[in-house]
Amino acid sequence: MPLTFQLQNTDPASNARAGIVSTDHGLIRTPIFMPVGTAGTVKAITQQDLVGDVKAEIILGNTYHLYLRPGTSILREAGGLHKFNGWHKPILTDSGGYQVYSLGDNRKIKEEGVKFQSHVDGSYHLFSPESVMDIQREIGGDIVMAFDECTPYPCEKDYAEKSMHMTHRWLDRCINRMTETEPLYGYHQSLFPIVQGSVYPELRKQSAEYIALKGAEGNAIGGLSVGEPHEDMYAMTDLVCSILPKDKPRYLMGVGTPVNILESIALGIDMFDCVMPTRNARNGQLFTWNGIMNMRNEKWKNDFSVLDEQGESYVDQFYTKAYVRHLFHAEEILAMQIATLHNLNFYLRLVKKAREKIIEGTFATWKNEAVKKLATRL
RNA sequence: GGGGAGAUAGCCAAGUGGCCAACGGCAACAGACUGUAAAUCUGUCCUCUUACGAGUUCGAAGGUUCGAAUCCUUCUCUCCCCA
Repeated sequence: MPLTFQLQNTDPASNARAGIVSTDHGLIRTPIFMPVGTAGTVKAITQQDLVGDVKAEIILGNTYHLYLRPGTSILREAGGLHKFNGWHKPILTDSGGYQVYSLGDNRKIKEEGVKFQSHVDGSYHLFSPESVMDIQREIGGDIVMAFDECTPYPCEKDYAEKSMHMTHRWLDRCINRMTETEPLYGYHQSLFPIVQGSVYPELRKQSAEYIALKGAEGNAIGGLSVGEPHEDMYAMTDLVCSILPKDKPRYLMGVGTPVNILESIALGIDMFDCVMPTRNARNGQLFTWNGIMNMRNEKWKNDFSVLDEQGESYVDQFYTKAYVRHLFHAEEILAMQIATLHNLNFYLRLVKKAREKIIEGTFATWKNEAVKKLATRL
């Protein structure tokens, strides 16, 4: 069944919306945060905790990484990523467009596609819009992303414009390939196109209009949160949201901090993903309603209060700050497991609360209060 | 009792006349992290100072020298081998 989006309510004082995305692997209540599971795993936690404690509704996988390891033949043999990793709710796969950006030294971009040098064994691989769609068929994500170039920041306007047009041409090739091919595992796969255009309003407008015309089941905004000032990120998001169709989910790729997420929800974003809660957790940083804690800091050394008084994860009430600090200093694996569980649980509670407030119609005022504390350094 | 080696900043450790406030590593302290080449990376780390810079260091005391962690003398301590 094609993906559907049911809009439930729009906040009266902002552009925030609450809705329900429906896929063949179940419902996603928006706004939603999607934990990143690049290599087929959300690092440091089990699928059981992802379902039971975090209550994630959809996770990501990555085309480039999964293609290199374990490789598509294994994924096909397994019957797709859901069966391979035991995650039976929706999966979204990123196309490798971000690796075009992040693996800057190991790739060459041409009209045909991108030649990557594998970070695993040094071998060369050409990723084209067509091959990336084929790989995503083999991975079997419910939502598959168009192959794009995520431009860096700063980025010359001239380059951003050329890149944007190439991303648009690549999008058409992605759409054609998806049209020509069938899902391999018996359920529908939705292609989301990606708006580019760096921090240039004219380009963003042009790109959003181009993407909007495609009538995709959902639309994404890429090329942000790559180092540009927050006001640019919000301005571009706001502009693009005003152009993208209202009756389709909008996905802001790679964002972000708790504050970024609430502010972007206010602009009309429905879906988010970011490595921040998982990566920063492994590096000792915990996000809470009262602010941010670096668990390695000396101040927690003999603080035997629970990890997060307001936290809803089982780790929040079970472990103490002093103990978690000890685990980080001792480089114990449990430290990363606890921190990841905490952060993902917090991110999911954050968007859940936002959703409740949107449905109540009180999102904007609540958000303005919440944002004051979220970035505090504890 | 005899012979040998050594004492360097919180720890380990390099340095053996000027380029030394002293390589490295660890620990400690702080920071970064936004579609994951990340259980990673960066900074600080004798004292005072935001910094410039100043002051005091290389077991202790004395000496040689324009100049000493580095050379000499004595002392203290540690380790190893033989009896």
